Amino acid sequence: MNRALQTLVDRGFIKACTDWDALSALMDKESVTFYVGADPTGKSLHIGHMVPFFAMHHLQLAGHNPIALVGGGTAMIGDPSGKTELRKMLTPEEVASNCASIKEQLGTVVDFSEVPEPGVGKAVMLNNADWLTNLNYIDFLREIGRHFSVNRMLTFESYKARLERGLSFIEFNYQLLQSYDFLTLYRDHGCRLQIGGDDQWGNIVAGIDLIRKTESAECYGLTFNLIARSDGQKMGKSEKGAVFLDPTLFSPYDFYQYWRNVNDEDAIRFLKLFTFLPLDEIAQYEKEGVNVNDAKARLAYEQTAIIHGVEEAEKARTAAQAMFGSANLGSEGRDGMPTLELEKERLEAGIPVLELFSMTDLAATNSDARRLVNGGGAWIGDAKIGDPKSVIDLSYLDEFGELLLRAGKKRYFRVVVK
RNA sequence: GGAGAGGUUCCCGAGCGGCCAAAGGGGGCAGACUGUAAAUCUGUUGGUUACACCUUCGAAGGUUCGAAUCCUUCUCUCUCCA
Repeated sequence: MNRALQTLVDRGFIKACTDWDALSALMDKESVTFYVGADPTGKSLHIGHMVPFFAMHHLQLAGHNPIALVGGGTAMIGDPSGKTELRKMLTPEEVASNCASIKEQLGTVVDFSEVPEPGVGKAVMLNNADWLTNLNYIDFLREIGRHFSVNRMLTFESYKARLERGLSFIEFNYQLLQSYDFLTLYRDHGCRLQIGGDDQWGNIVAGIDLIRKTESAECYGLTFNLIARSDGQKMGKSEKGAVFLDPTLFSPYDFYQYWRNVNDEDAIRFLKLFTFLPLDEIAQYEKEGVNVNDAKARLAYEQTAIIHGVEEAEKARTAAQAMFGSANLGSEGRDGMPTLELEKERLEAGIPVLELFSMTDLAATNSDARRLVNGGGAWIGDAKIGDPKSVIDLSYLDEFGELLLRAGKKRYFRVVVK
């Protein structure tokens, strides 16, 4: 099998391919242009969206040319695949602004530079709004719509599920538009391969069929396993909500912690999928007697470095080591921690604990803080706060002149007095 | 267009005149146990100047001493028929 293809198989990406032999042969022969679609439904991607783009990274390194297609046009519609409800429609302005931030985020794993390194594929980003928004309805039906059989579409799992609950006509069109995307990319950019999540299988196959009918050309599809955590939780969801890539929505420290806390069974699998470490290096962590926690720490570091940069990864790691390791909470460990600044006068006058905690992310409201204190989970430095009426003043400052608030064992917040 | 069913707290889902800030489950948070894991057990889960008060049961009115519960209008969703 083709080397690049084999890499994806070995790292655990692949679920299915429309034609292994033909695709492998094609990739051996030439640089293949391929694409992945991303829907700009939010202002930030979360890690669950990233799987196809990590795969894109590997293929790009092998010399194939990625197209990251932002669905500025299709986002106006909504894909019924995998959804149980009609998703809300976005305004054109929202879509445009989302597209811009998504491009930036994808830059962390895909190299969009004008002149890539020798041997590395050339990547571009396109937006299907460019060809979808001005489509003429009648022309579209005559050229594209006639190739689609409703009977066939209804047999697709993604539509079947929705028929139970109701499926609007607008969503029913999604497959046609995505197929048209593939056709357009084939015509204008010579794109031969579409990759995507397993939920996209139906849409990808439909696109391949359309190209075969209209252009008499053979294109290919490759789908990835939907990555789920071993506890059944959806990837990218955490108690804090979705694990967004945008540091203002999900801090690099929390991001690091998310990976540091994955289940034992997921550690190796995720190292293969979500880092660029060579497989033989990952294999070291699978050996007998190796502490799983080392693998998790490596995973957290590598993943944070990819998304947020080496500097943030270092900070998050140092902070984590300081807090959970044997080392005392040195000042250098605190940089990566979420921080709040507080005027010295306010502390001098004394602040009720509940108010102090609710000012941080540790508690949402005073009531929330009260529950935390009553439950015995509220700490300042080494002192457990057991009385909700406690007032915090200068005497609580530690040797660094700061307050280190803690909720439970894992959630820290640093208060700097100025 | 016609007939019916329904919109309850983060989610699912009970409640159908006062004992309802609203059962139960899920999820979340905290405690115990641990390895910053999983599983398990316990507590907690609208807000506040907290043994009380305030705001919540699709929206707006109304009936009642008293409404998530009854009436009216509006709105949205689903099912069946055309």
